[in-house]
Amino acid sequence: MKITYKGDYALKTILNLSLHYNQGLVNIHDLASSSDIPVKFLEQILLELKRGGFVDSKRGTKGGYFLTKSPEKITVGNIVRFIEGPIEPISCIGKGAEYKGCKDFRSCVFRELWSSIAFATSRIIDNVTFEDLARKTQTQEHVITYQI
Amino acid sequence: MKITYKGDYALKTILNLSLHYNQGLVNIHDLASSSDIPVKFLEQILLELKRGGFVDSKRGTKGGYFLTKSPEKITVGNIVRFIEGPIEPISCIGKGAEYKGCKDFRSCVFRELWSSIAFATSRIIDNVTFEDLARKTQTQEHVITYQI
DNA sequence: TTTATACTCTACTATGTTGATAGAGATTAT
DNA sequence: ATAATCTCTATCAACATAGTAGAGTATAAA
Repeated sequence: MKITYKGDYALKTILNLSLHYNQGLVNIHDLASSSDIPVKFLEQILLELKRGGFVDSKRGTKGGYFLTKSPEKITVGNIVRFIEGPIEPISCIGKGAEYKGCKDFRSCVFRELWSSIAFATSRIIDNVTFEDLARKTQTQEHVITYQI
Repeated sequence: MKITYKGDYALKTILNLSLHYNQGLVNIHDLASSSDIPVKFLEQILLELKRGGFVDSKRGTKGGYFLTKSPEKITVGNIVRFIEGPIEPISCIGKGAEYKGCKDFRSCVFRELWSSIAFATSRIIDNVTFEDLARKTQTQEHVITYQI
């Protein structure tokens, strides 16, 4: 698995919206500037996240974006899988497998290894919700405030 | 981390050479055909593995390639890191970090997650040697022989 | 009802990576 | 000598990524 800019931007944006959950809409300019994301690129990402059912939006003046569900119900894994695709390090198993390098994947001794990695990775990203991250962000900001 | 064709070919080739360890040289055509790898592509990979100190070669008639050290001293992690680079899912930390999306990486709540994934992945690939894989390959072939 | 604001959608493009292929050169066993 | 085999550099097509452009649609407020 690899996290691209697109995936990173999506995660940051969902986190940002989590910090404003139940506090009204956030417009794209605020989302973009606070995470340093090109507006027109973020547009596409938000559209995708909307189609994925993670966010919804309202048009017009005072429009903006908002989460469709509570941050505690969205995991990092949900977003990563949706934006980046399956988390396996090489796509050589199952329907839609892209990798064609194995004559007979059943006899591949590496396959088990890639599965282990996929499993371990899943366990990590599927067990962190955006509520966890939001809480952590707020704590960190608090600490920084006191330390400076 | 993502395993490319190049990385997969490198792993298969090292495994192949492990199966012939202490049994003389193996020429590139045998290596290529037994793993279904384009010869000219494998040429470059073997050259790279040679520069990495994993294999050595002998030219001329009856030339070929061979491992420079025992399969038990080479891990999957060694090859993956050498061919694919660092195993982290996103390169945002340390010197040479390619990802420039964070104003201040210290306050990034995702960073810890990526570190966990890198750590878990490392633990898996750094604990499997090519001797393990060679033994497993031989066992599997034995099983298949009896099952068919 | 007009206007400004903000989201929607499709198309396009520059850049880099990947997975090769090509061909000339160097070395060695026979 | 010569055939086999490894060495090295250059080139290339296809694809993915990251971003830009521009026209269209909906809504709040004056």
